Amino acid sequence: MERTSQKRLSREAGIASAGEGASRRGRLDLFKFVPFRLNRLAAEVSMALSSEYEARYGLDIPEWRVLATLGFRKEACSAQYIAQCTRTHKSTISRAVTTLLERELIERVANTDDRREFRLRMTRKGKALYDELVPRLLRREQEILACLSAQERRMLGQLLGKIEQSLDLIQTSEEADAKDAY
Amino acid sequence: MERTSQKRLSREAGIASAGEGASRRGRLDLFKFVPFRLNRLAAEVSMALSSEYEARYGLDIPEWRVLATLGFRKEACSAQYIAQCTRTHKSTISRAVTTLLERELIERVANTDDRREFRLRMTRKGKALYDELVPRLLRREQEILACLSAQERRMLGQLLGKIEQSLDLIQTSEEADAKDAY
DNA sequence: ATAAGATAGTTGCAAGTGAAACCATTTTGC
DNA sequence: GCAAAATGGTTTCACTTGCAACTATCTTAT
Repeated sequence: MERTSQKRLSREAGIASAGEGASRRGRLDLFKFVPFRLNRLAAEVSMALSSEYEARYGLDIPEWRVLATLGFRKEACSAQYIAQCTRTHKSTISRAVTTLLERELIERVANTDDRREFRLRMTRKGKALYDELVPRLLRREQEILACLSAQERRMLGQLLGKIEQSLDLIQTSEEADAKDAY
Repeated sequence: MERTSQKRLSREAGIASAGEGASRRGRLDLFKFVPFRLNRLAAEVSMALSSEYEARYGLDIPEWRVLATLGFRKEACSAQYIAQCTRTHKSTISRAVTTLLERELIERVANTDDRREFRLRMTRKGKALYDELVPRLLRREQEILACLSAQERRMLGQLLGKIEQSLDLIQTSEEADAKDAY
């Protein structure tokens, strides 16, 4: 680890005293630029979590997302559904599903109504892994957010929610219903 | 576009009423799980921005990061510095630098003090591109954050800052100095 | 009833990325 | 002063991923 330039680095980095915007006289301060900060933060947080599901359980992110979706919903659901819901490309989900099937963590049930589609659900083995993994991940999340007060955590959630909503990342049931109705 | 499952999807998604945590009776709600939300949000925001630097200027993210770093700092700096500062792998930076050199958007100056290292700086052409690009990106950022009040934007920045700091993503000058001193 | 279009899911291909090996140079330790 | 370790930067390799093409099935329109 070399310190010299690391030191220089942080000279203007400091703690991004956000709110005042990322620009000053036509220059752009990456450290105050929200898209960059989100990217970096997401990458770092992912890294911090991957030691749980990756190193310990041999799952990668797409595989974890499949399990997370199946674990949260009670009924079996389709690959397509998982892809939309996690906003992950369907080919990525397809590969994750293949791996999980091979490891017998999930299983497929043919859908007689529509033979293109398969319903997926966790096997007993998969559920066991899920039950073991979830508390660990939640603990990690709490560790990461430990620097925030309960109030601040709530605030963060709300702010993220607003941005998600404005980016249409999450559809409220009303919106979905509306679109469905017409 | 299939609506049926999309509709189901949002039933429990709703707007993550954060703060109450992502868990309920041993299940984990991805939509309330901060690591997942950050990932998804970062991906989406990146996508929204890429139309600017990618489609319009043929830059990818690493290349943009190099320019952003060079543009913000007044003096020429090394590839290593850029890598640390943007937390991007050095091989990725190396490739981005190669491309930018070919496009003559940046140039290298040999460092006589240490002949392993090269100082990088923008060419006139690079600076011109930068000056054109930055306002566009800032505008996009504002569009994305338009759903937040000034107060909320400030808050978001502070919250991100706290998490960054706790993850050691940003070193304050004091920390850097301290580590340097010993 | 049938052809045209949509949809679920899989797979081949190309591009991007991180890890590790590598080269050249500089620093460290004895 | 010299061998060993460290550092800046490049390159190779393996892997992941997104896109697009493809198959099979279902829906729609005429």
